[in-house]
Amino acid sequence: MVMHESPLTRKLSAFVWLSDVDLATLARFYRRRRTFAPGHALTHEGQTNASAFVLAEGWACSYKITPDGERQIVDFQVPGDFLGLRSILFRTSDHSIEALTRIEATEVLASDIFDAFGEAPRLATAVLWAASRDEAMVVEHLVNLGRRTAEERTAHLLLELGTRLNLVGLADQGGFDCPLTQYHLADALGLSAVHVNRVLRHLREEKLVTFQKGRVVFDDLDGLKVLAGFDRSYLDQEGPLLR
Amino acid sequence: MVMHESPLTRKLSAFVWLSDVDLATLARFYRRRRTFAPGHALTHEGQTNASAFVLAEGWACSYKITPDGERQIVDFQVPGDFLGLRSILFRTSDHSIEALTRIEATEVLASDIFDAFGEAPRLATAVLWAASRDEAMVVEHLVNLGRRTAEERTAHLLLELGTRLNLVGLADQGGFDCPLTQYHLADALGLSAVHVNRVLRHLREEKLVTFQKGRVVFDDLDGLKVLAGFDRSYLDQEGPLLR
DNA sequence: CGAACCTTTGAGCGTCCTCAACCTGCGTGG
DNA sequence: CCACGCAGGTTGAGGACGCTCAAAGGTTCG
Repeated sequence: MVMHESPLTRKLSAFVWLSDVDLATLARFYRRRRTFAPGHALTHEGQTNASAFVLAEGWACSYKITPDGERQIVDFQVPGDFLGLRSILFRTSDHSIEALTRIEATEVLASDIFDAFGEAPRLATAVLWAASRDEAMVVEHLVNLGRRTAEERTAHLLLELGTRLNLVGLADQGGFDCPLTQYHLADALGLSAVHVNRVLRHLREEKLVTFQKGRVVFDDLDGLKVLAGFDRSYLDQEGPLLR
Repeated sequence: MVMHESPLTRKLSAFVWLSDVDLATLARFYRRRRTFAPGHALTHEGQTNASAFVLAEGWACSYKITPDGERQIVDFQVPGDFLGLRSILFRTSDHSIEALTRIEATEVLASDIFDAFGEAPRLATAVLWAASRDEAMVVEHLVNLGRRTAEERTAHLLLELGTRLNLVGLADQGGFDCPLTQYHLADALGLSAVHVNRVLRHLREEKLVTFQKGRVVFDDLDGLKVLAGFDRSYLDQEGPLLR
């Protein structure tokens, strides 16, 4: 049965094998495909009853602002990722989400999720798995900030993005197109933009990675992995869990 | 109906109002209450088919080790918290969990969770909510490491612990008993133990908090909150969501 | 009473920050 | 078509924050 596959279906069936009933339940959702311009705020901290999305095209990021106005980017989202899954269950969202490029996304209402749980319990497992994987990425970012130097951190982030994009066919061994600015990297890595610039220069001089003009090129992928201490296992989905 | 309430029941009904069917389903689990000694590793990175626990007594922590041997503590767990919920769905656990004190916990098998989803869909919502709240804490820790100074960070962690313990009746405005060493704080805060010591001294001299001999005393709770930029909303559960 | 663990303090240093300036490419409007 | 504004990138200089190394005091427990 190769009917039109939505991003949500693709996302969840990577985790759990879905029956026809599961698929039919899912098919009733994702009718709401929407487009947003770069810079558009899909969700902002404190917003009530935010809905979630599955990103089909483009890049987004989620972030929090501290009381003294500093921004910490929690994660970047690329096609296939959930946007705002975490706050779908909160009365008020604890973070903001912003489109970095023009994006296309299908909306998922909280009620869609609850209804699906009632009708197709496997979907509950799949959604919990998706949430767990998102959390695993945040945890790895925490390790990055807490226990790695600026260079290791930067290398690690670029490797993570490359790996994640590779899983959805948007990157290869050579590199990937990347719409991020050095300010974005700085806010994700807990560094200043000036220092990010110096780190990128050094990584380039060491012939490890080159990030210029919207493209990341892996000059020495293995060397970069060693430098970053990169272990991709936290990103792996390893095929469906439940048969 | 005041039957014997398990930690798991208490945990989940804080999130979602549970029917008798839900409660009965839950009651079939949590038969396995277990005790572990301080230092016992409940889960280690790479372990397969780890089970989860709900902590009833004592303190634990979850952490990851980088390839070059540095430890980053992701979160501390106090009574009422899940242990290892995230990796219950992964074939191999992405983090380690260790008892910091003697602990008591009830085991929750992955199959318990899946079965419960089938029989009582509300439980799926409750578990997803619990996972989301855990993630919200990790996210706040990320902000802490990325965008706060050593003093703000330390203050923020102590305030978070105080607030969480207060929710389960183990802390008041004055402070709480705390089994952590300065090494634990250092590994959670991305600092060296030496620097943690200096920061604690300074916070004590400024008459904001005192952390000595296993007890945290809030000398100036409001002042501390201002310093840390502490906003407890990411911790609030705001009562049951679904009726 | 020794050993292990934790805390405390000092000295010197390196990473990363802030401030500041200048450059580039690009879109807009006169 | 050029002038301008603006966002992003680049580089330098100086300084602060937090690190490492080192040593000594305190507690607890066998």
